[in-house]
Parts: sequence; C-alpha cells; structure tokens
Amino acid sequence: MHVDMEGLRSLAKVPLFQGLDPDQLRAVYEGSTYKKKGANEVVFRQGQEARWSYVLLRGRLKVAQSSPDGHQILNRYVGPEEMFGCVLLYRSHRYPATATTVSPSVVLAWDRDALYRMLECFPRVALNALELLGEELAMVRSRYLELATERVERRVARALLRLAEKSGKADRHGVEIAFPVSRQDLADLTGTTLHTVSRILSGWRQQGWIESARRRIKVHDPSVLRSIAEDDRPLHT
Amino acid sequence: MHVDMEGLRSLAKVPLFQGLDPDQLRAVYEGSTYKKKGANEVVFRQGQEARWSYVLLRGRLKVAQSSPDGHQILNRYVGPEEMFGCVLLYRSHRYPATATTVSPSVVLAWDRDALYRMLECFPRVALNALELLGEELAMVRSRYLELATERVERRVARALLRLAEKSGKADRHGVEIAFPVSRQDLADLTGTTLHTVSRILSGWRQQGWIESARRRIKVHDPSVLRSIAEDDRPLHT
DNA sequence: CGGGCTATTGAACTCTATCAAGCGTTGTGG
DNA sequence: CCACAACGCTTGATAGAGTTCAATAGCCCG
Repeated sequence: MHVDMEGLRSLAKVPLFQGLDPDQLRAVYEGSTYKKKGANEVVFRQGQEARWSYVLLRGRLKVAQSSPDGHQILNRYVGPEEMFGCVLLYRSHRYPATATTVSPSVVLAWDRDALYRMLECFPRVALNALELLGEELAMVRSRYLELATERVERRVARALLRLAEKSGKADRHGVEIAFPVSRQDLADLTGTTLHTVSRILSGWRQQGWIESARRRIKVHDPSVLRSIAEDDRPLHT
Repeated sequence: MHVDMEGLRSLAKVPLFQGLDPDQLRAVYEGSTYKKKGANEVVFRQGQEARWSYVLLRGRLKVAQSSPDGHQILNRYVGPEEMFGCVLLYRSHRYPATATTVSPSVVLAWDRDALYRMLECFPRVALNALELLGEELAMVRSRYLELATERVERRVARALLRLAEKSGKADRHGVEIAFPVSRQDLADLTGTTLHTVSRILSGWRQQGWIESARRRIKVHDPSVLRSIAEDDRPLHT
C-alpha cells in the first residue's frame, strides 16, 4: 500500500509516461513488477534474452557494452525516472548491453507482453518513446562525432561536464559527481584507457581545476573544463 | 495519375508503413509532397529548421554531420524505401545533419503537421517507427563500439562489407558498390583520414582483393575482407 | 587546355596505447 | 584486530598506428 503510492507518484514523473491520466498511470503501474537491487548488481546481461523493459525509480546504474576482444564501452549512466533496456527495440530479442547498478536501486519492470499492451492501449506512450529515443539517438550520434573528431583530453572534459551537469552536487567549492566514477569508467565513457584518463586528471588536479579521491570526482571550476572542451588553443600554457 | 500509382506502389514497400491497408496508404500518400532531386543536391542542411520528414523512393543519398572544427562524419547512406530526416525526433527543431543526394533521387516529404496526424491516426506507423529507430540506435551503438575499440583497417573493411552487402552489384569478378564512394567518404564513414584510407585500399588492391577507380570500388573477394574484419561479430547492417 | 576533383605516396611527427613498476586504501578473512 | 590481498590510482619509458604536411599525378568536364 505504501509502496504502491510511492511507485505511482514516481511513475507520474517519468517522461515516458507524460500525458497519462491517473487511471491510466494506475493501469500501467499494475502491469509492472517492482524490484530492488543492491549496489554493483547486474540487472541484465549483454546477450541474454530480453524479456523485461525497465524504468529506474531510485538509484543509479550504468549500461555498458563489451566487444569480443575484451574492450568495453559505457553507453550511458541511467538516473531516476529514466527508462532503460527497452525490449521492443531489440529485434534480436537479446540485450545488446549489460546494466549494472552503481548505487542501490529500485526499478519497475514490464515484460514484453505488458509493454506491447501498454503501447497499444496508450498511443501517447509510444509517442513519448519515439521522442525519447530520438534524443538518445542524437546523443549517441553526437558522442560518435566527438570520438571521431576530438582528442582525448577534450572528450574527457566533455564527459566530466556532462556528468556534473546531469548528476552533480554543487557546493561552495565546486560540483561533485553524485556517484562513484572510476578512471576506468571515464575511459570506457570516452573510448580511451584508464592510464590516459589518470594522466589527464592528474594534470587538471595539479592545476587546481578538479579534486579527486578514489572514485570520487569534484570539479572546482567548470568554466575551465568548458574552455578545454571547446577552445582550440595550445595546452601547455 | 501515373506518378500517383508509382508513388503508392512504392509506399507499400516502405518498412515505416508496413501493416497499413490500401486506404490508409492512400491517405498517407495524399498528405505527402513529391520532390525530384538531381545528383549532389542538398535535401536539407545541418542547423536548418526541420520542417520536413522524408522517405526516399528512388536514388541514394548520404547523411553527414560536421563538427565546428571542420571535420565531418558520414552517419549513413540512405537507400530506396528508407525514411530519413524524421522531424519528430529533433526536439531542437533543427536538422542535426546534412542530407545530400549521391545519385538522382525521388523523395516523398511530410511536413510536421502531416507527420503528427499520421502518427495519431495510424498507431501502427508509430510502432514501426519505434522499431526502425531502435535498429538505427543499435547500429550507431555498434559503430561507436567499433570506433572505440577497433583499428582503422578493420573499420574500413567492415564499412566496405556493409556497403557491399546493402548495395553491391555482384558479377563474376566480385561485388561493386552501386554508387560513387570516394576515399573521403570512406574516411568520414570510419572516422579516419582519406590518406589512411587511400593507403589501405592501395594495399588491398596490390593484393588483388579489390579493384578501384575514382569513386568506384569493387570487392573481388569479400571473404578476405571478412577475415580482416575478424568476423566474430555481426556487421549490424 | 586549364582548373578542379580524386587519389597516391613519402617523410616527419605526435598522440596515445602499451608495458612496467609501485603506492596507498579498502576491506576481508583468519 | 591485524595482515594481506584486491582494488584503484599514479607515473615513467617505449613504441607504433595513424595524422599531418607536402608534393605529384591522373581524370573529368566545362
């Protein structure tokens, strides 16, 4: 009962379900399954049969893809109210990536049938999904362009700024990423190695731009990073 | 009248409109605008206000994105029956890329209002769009992974194989890409420079694996390229 | 015929991956 | 509660894939 109310209230904020009235929301909610996960748990694994589609209610998780040769890239971090693992989209019926919680999380899940029913009954959800997917596509394309045309340092700066913007906690001394991010994570996010990331962050720290303990990163001066992310001047100033 | 019939017949083959009955197809068709383009004409330009969504009936075009510093990447080649420039998706209401015809082409276009009406009247179209978009997303992600983890030669091999598979004309001596592709195009497609592509193709030609005049490429032996591409992974065309 | 494209190829350079070693913290099991 | 392994991070050295710079040559078309 309590859970019920909490889930429903959260659902109302999910972009995917914008425009549904309370009764519809309830119907959607009743078709869902509620799951709790600890930190560092796998929600689904790349290659597994894709039965469930998810919305994250609380917590944080990362979606990563790995290539046969052992390399791995980080597709995205997922925050509250975002959808992930949208089954409908995978024609192969396999998850193309692995989703792992970064902090303890709560998710709602719909199985394939429930999802199709939902899309059929509530065309509005399909339209929302189209829009969200379009954004996702634009995002990936933009990161592809970045990877193809920008140097590593700039890519790392951008990645950090994106993280800070989306999930930064600001205080007097700067903005801190609200969840654990390792050098390796940043490397997977920008298509480089943890060594290179480490060197870059060390440099920035020596300049006082950032501050960083293990898996914690705090940006003192976003504007400097922004200039690294955009400018085109030599860097040993 | 004649055009009308041709357009309608073509429309029936467009994946986006699968599942519509003839009357519905007609309605969709009647909301469209028919446009002819010569070779090397721009259909829409990156940054322009996005008023039209398109389906390609005949011809071929490329969709390219350029970064502020002058670099450019090739998102995709569009062939007959494919949709492109889907306005709905661009929240910014700007085209994120430039579409240029590669051969003389015929397109159908819907303006924003017509598109929304279509999606509302025919939920099936929205579902189709979701699926197509999902494929597109998977494709981009797969290419992102490639760019982040594979060497240039392998990426070029994959790109060439994809082109050959999707639009190759086979004869006794191999498969020829059916439309003009320059070294620069291949470079933009794989995130490298025309110089590197040129060197690679020269090497392959000396090995007798391909044959190539200006903007024409013919693959003699796809299996060799496939082994370069180390095909333990699907090409995701 | 000249001026654009398109492509080829050499040479120098450099960014970044790779290899290698070591350090401090965390946390876990005895 | 201590010891030791595991993890995350740093930093130096080295090498190489691929970019950049530069020069040339063929082809197509007006």
